[in-house]
Amino acid sequence: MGRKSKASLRKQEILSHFYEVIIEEGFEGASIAKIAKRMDVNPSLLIHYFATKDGMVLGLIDYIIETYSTQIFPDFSGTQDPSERWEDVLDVVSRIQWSRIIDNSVFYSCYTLTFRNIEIKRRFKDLYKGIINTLAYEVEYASKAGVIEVKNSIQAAEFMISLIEGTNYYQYVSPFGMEADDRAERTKNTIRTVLSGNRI
Amino acid sequence: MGRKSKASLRKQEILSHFYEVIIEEGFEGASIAKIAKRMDVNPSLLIHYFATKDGMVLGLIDYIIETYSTQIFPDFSGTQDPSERWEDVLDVVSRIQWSRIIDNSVFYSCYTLTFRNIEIKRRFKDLYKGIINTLAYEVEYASKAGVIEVKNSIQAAEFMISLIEGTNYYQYVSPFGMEADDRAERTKNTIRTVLSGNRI
Amino acid sequence: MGRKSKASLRKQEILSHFYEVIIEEGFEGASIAKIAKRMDVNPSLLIHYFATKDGMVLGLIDYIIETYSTQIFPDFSGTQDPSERWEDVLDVVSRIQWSRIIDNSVFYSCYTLTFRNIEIKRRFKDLYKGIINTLAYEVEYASKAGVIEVKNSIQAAEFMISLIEGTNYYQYVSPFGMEADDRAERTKNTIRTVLSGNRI
Amino acid sequence: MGRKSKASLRKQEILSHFYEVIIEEGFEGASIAKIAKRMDVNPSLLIHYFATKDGMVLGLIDYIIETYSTQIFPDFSGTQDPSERWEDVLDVVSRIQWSRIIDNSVFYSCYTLTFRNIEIKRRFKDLYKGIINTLAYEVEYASKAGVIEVKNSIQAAEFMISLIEGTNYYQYVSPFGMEADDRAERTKNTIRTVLSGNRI
DNA sequence: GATGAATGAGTGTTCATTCAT
DNA sequence: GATGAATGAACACTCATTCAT
Repeated sequence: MGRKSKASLRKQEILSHFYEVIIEEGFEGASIAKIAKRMDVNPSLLIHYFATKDGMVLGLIDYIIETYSTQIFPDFSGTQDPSERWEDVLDVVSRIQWSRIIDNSVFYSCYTLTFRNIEIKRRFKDLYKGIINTLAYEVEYASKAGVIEVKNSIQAAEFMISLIEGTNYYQYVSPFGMEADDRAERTKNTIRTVLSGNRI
Repeated sequence: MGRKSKASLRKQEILSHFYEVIIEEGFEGASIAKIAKRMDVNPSLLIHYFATKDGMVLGLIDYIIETYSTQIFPDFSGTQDPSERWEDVLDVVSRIQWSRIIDNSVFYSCYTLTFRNIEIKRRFKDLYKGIINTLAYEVEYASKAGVIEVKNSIQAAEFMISLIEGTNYYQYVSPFGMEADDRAERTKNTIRTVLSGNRI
Repeated sequence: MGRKSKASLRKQEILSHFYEVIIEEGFEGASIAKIAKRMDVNPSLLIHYFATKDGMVLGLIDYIIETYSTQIFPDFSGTQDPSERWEDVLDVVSRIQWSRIIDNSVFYSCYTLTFRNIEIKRRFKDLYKGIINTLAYEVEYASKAGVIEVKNSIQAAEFMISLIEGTNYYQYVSPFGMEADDRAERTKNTIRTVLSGNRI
Repeated sequence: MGRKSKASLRKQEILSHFYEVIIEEGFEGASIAKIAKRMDVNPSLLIHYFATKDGMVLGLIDYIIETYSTQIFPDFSGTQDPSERWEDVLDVVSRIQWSRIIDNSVFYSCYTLTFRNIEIKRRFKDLYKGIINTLAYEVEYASKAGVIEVKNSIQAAEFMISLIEGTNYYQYVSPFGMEADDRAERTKNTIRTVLSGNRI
């Protein structure tokens, strides 16, 4: 009895349109009306699924974080040789900035919400917890095999994340135009330096 | 020179109230009406001085960047001993995150505008150009005195900025609570490591 | 007779929830969605049973008037002594205000609809026709027995209703706080005075 | 400096249009948009003057109560002869119902708000306090001159108000059509009866 | 220099209702 | 009998802005 629920599909559809509108019009420019128009649907339908706009924003954050955390890292366990595997990690990590699955303007807009919404902050923390854990695991793996020399894998992971996010942040406002590949190479070298000689 | 015009003072007053409202209500929440209310002044007065809200935003960016760039670095030239002087630089730099003169939520909101407004992007680039130059100068100074070993001072400065901005970014979403002093110490050590042995 | 249909039960259930919502949120605040939420049921179900909201309102009026007219008077015929019986009538009548079975805010909201909906007005007239008849009958009964002296029983009944409804109306906006019992006693005395000496 | 304030005129204008719309469309039907349309003015202008709709409603209540309380009674002090003066009072009082300056549907709608808004309730109480005082004064005046015989003038005034309001209430739902003059005559007689022989 | 009147587009949200399932 | 999808009009209210004074 009742009609077949297409809630989760519709929600997903709404969220991805929300995401697109943010890219085109900015976060504050993304109104329910505009999203609905783009979907060729009545605005109240969005309310029907998310009750409030805040709910929609939270849904978007979840969507983004889900996407981000599932796609950021490939499966490194396929590579057996520890040295090769560590190089894979470095490659992926140093290229996060321009392979970012989520549009940077959207991502930073969401990050900004962190300061005013503890629920969103919590979700971001969860995201980075996962990232740190994955990274720390790979550090330990490489360290045990003697590829790198690291005392504290968590601390090493935090250093990596900070450097990468900082590089990403900086590249958009850097006065020096630069090839993405070159910047990635630099980042890799810096990481290699720091994670050698048991410095961390 | 000469004394500031009344108009310029009024503008300054408006901008600082704008700034406060952003802190309390977020960037999107900072409407002309709210700022005017807080100033106990008529909304049209703000328009009178800035013509449009976009103009006001641009004014705010200038205000923020001006504040930021003039207050971020003290005058290092007072310290003669190169080693001491470099330590001063490291101290200041590693503590940027929590000594940030501009509220972080406001700063990141402005940074986000960078993606949609090339004028704002240009100003951010100018800001970082100045920062990079100052830093590169200090790197060179310390390098010449043998305190550190660096080949490319610009590249070194960019590394420092990236790490610091990244650390600042990360600390708000880090799953691990941590003393600001400890984090600063870590950052300093990492910089020392990287800027030794002519690695950069 | 026979057992009530399920539909009729459901309707009753909806109406009583409607009634409750009006008490809590006011007449204008009582939307289909809120009623449905309170019933933990889908809004379209209410439409399914009443077709339109106007229909629901009409149903509520019927429900209220039905309740009101069946419960307002007990069966006076049990008391044989005319003097006692008249006292019973006076007791009941003078206490209508605070024994009102229907919440006063709801009742007055419905009364107000009278001005804009002739169908609702008709039902109110029917309600008062019944009340007047009952009262006139009792007046006549008491009058014949010499307990009171009245020429026109209908007119007497109308006077009673007017005084009682007016007292009820007034008590909510009276600047003088007053015991309900005292007000009832006053009302009774006034009625006794007026319905003596063949004045009406 | 600044523009000439026409706030009080505009507010009055808005209120009287509000009043008209209520008469035509009912209280719940009187939306800001409809009032604005009738005034041929932008809806936000109404908000400009009253900030919220609640504020507008409160303004309307004040307007109605002000109108009501200043126009309900003429100046009786012109008539010297106590007997004539008392007759004047009775005439006015018994005709309140159909000389009501304020439309009854609007008045009852406002009365209904009394149950959900204590501020409005307070204003109604103030209104009736004034009415009671005026009436009690006249009762005392007539009583001292021997025109009527009354012990408690306040109680007498409350009786009069209750009867009149009740008669007004009842006439709209009475099953018996009746000439307004006849009903007024009845009311007068009833009051005369009750306020004689020191019964109250 | 500053105010207040006024606008018009836009906000998120609620409303009663329809219809397919 | 009941649900959930979907609509479209309406709601109160906020927005940046213009203009007369």
